[in-house]
Amino acid sequence: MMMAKKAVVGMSGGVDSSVAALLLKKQGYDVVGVTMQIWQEEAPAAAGEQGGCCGLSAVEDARQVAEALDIPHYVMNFRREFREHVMDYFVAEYLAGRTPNPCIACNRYVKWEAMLHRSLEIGADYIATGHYANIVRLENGRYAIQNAMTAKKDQTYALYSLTQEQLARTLLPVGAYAKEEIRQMAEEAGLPVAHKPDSQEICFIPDNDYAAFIDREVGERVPKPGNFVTKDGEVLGRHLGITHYTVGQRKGLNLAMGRPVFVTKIRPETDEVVIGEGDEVFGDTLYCGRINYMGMADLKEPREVTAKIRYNHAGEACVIEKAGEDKIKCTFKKPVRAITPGQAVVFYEGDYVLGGGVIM
RNA sequence: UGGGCUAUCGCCAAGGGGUAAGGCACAGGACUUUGACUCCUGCAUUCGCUGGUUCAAAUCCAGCUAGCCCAG
Repeated sequence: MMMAKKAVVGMSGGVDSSVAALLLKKQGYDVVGVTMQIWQEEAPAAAGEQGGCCGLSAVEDARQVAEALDIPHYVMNFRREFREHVMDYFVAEYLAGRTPNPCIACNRYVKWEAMLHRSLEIGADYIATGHYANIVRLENGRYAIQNAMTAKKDQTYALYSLTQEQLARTLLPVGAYAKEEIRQMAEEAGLPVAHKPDSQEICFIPDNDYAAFIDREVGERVPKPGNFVTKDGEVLGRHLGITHYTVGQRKGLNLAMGRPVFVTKIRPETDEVVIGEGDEVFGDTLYCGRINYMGMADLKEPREVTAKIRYNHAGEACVIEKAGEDKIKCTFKKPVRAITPGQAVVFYEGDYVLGGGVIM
């Protein structure tokens, strides 16, 4: 008789990861629930009704679900990893004039790297999460994240940076279902979190004022106010400091130009924020670095793919080609809006991820 | 301080006797496991001030105040 495979499920206390645990148990895995302790203060405050992938109520909700499913539940402390790879990275990127995606960093370094290592230490064969995506084995032998076709929520973009080793040990049980079905399963199983709202915003910045968060983090080193300028150098006004802005932004500029204007570029060296017209925020070329190859092992020849330049981007046809050791040039068929340094660009072929990188 | 012009929402700006357009900005909401974008809603009982004419004035008249241009 075979020993059941052991799967550690990252339980956030939300519906998705709760049902993930439920499904794995039904499939015969030896399921262990784990909730990551990441940014919260010691006392799980009462303000947790927000829900979320890492909300304040995470531990308690997850514990209740684990109890309902009759599976063991542990808390793993990843504060150090989260601090370093998510919060510090987030702040450093903004200070450098870029716009980070903390969820991607969290997935890569905390949810997978840290949680997988520690799960393996306690004898797990797999880790699992509640992401809406599938993992496929391609003909070339490589693992790739595949869009969950039946799901309204596709989360492949946020998972592009997972390595082959991580993918080989990952299970994404909810990827085979639609969100509505997941909620229904939670309901039928009597899970207390069946109607918990979806998470949103940045989990470690509950008030959503990320600029104020950066101010608190860096204190004196906070970027000073500077000038809004046109691409020709004309000064249009003063801004609050480069950390308050991102490429493509319109609101909050306090610039009454008579027509909508947008941020087209951020210059950390001079603390300038460049302002342009609506059409100036479109571009057809980008370079990216920090490449992760997923569905493709490398990029020898130029290749026609679909690229997404942000979460919720429909994707645009483009040609990618190597432009250096860790550098890919991406040329779009049609201009895309707001190519933003610091954001991830993810390459797709069909419905699976070939790889991706960080926009330079 | 001689002559001319202009004063309408935070910015720009319609309206020229019949009871305050619009754009931008701003605020709130929707959307969203990142930042953005987008969408929806709201936003001058009042037209530099004071009087006058009129059933009725931001709109006509007078004076005042402020700013701009030309002359000196």
